Amino acid sequence: MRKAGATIRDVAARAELSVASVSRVFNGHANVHPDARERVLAAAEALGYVPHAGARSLSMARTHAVGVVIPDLHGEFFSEIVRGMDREAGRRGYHLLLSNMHADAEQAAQAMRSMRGRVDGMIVMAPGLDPAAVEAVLPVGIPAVLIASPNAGTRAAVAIDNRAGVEAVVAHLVATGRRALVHVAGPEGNIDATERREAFVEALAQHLPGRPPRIIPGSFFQEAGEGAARDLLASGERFDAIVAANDMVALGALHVLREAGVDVPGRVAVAGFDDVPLARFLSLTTVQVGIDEIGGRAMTRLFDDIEGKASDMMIDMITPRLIVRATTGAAGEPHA
Amino acid sequence: MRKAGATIRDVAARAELSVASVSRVFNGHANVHPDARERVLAAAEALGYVPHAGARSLSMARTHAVGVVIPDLHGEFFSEIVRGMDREAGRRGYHLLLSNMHADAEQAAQAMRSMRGRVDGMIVMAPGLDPAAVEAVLPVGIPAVLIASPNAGTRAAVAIDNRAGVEAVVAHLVATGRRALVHVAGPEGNIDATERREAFVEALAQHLPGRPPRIIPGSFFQEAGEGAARDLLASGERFDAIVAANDMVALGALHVLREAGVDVPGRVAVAGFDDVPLARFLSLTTVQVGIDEIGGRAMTRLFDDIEGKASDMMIDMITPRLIVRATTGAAGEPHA
DNA sequence: GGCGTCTAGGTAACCGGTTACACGGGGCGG
DNA sequence: CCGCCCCGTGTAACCGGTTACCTAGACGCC
Repeated sequence: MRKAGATIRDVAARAELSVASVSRVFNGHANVHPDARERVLAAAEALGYVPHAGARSLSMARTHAVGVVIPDLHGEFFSEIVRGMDREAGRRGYHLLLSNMHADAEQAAQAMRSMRGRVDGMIVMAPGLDPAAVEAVLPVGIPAVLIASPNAGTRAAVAIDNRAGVEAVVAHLVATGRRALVHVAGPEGNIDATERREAFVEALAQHLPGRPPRIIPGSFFQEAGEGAARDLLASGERFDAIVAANDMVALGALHVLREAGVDVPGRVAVAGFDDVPLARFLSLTTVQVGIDEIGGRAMTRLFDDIEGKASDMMIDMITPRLIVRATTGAAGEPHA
Repeated sequence: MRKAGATIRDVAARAELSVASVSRVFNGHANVHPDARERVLAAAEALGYVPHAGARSLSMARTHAVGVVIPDLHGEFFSEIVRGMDREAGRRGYHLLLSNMHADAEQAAQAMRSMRGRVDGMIVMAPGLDPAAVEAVLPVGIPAVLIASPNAGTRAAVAIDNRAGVEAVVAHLVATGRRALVHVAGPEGNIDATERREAFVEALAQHLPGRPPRIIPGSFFQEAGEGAARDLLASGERFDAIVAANDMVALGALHVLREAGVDVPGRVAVAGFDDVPLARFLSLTTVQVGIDEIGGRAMTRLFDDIEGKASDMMIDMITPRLIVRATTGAAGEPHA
């Protein structure tokens, strides 16, 4: 019963060769006699030798891992973005070192620091933190790509063109006869939420000049949509379309409206943002951003950095696409 | 502009102390004079020193990371299980090293091997591989916990009590008047799918003796449910309940039934398995297994192993709970 | 035969930390 | 005054690999 892994020296001893030869065999180097290679392989097999990745990393200054720091996202967004990263990373033989950044910034900083020496690069999604804070905490000299983070332009980043997305939604709603649009906003201080809110105001000014924008503060969770819809119904306010900060919010609103017997899309249209898989399933009109693509693109960009192919592109802006589904069909009478 | 991280020796030099003292400061050891501590901290600050986790791991034989190997799961299941693990790991200051095990077993083996020296333990979810294969590929002497994997009983594991879950569903359906139950099975060779299928047969024999079980082969994806429902409708076969292999399949079936104008639950009841967040949203009757709990429990169990608290419990069986929602209400006439 | 070249393989330094052990000096009891 | 102990600190070995550099022998050529 062997305790724990055999080392390269054990293998060398058994094969009656030096560690250098063993190392060469395992790294597929040229100058090794076939007989020697044979002996090494046999010895390794007998000992159940598996190279120690940690030691290898240390001496090669290459870990073949990338750190991923993301906030505690709700279900589908999380899995999609991680899937996108993993697909791209796997393609190049890299692992993902995951660290959810729950709660406070101090803990996040800790997590990020502790990645030095463990990863070759990092992908950071910190929609709440300001760029200086992130910059300060990133270990020196480590390539990093930001996702959906406020950005001073000094770091490579992947971002969603929120403006274009919201503009498309509003244009679509107005074109299909809606006039009283309500925006349920995302969390305060979140960059995407902020951009979407601002874009809503601008789009409204452009498409329905003179109408004051109606905005209800919320979050990125279902509950925000439910609450907003309930409040709207209770207030008796007149509205015929809800532009939600994201899909979960839209679905929450949709749920409440339907329960209350409001005809969607007849009386009220509902649109989301993100196009989580669930949205298609529930026929929600939304803005497709290709969540997995965000992850994939960030990873690709990071590899360019890691491999020194300095790319001139600092911000990779993802252009979203409006997907019209059943929740924004033809309008009937607006909801009283 | 510093190139890359300063080392402990740089800090030692600047503080005019030895590396040992610096190390002691950073590890909070006792015997360091306050003045010395001060100097070390100042030097580290000035140099932007961050300890190199990789090097530390090597010398301490402790990585503070656990490897997670899971198949390419569909959305919510993936994120929930990872969330559960991450929560528990984060609590103890561990990171997750993720490796999706796509496609072939050889690649999976490669991924698992390459984790030696990178992690202190592993959580492996391989519902398709047989126990011997997994055992063979696990690096020697590394603690590991299996999830939803066939298991010779030689490894710690977390498993779902599929039998109890299916039994509860069938009992509930029969009690509410259903008589012609159809099971849409999961993927061939998957342990959970197999157990659920077998349990369906047993439960049927017990609750409705004499009725031959009706089983449609499928997968764990929505499409399987859609296909099965379509076939059932097309065949004109008489059925009044669908017991799906999991929630996604149930939702697929539900979708097709509703589109076809079949009253659910009036004519046909639909039940799933897993209770993904989405299920609650769509009022699907299902069996709640607490997906995140599976991840959390596996992690907890792994830590026991890592810390040498040998637990006698080899298999941690998760008892599921039937959640009755709208898709299995009172029965009307069965679907013709 | 002498010498340059090429090949296979060995030696030891190095990656960046941790830590066992050694050491010097101050305080204290006898 | 001496021996002992404790405290703060330094030295160097070690974790498990990689690899620059060196060596020994085989071979070919003049």
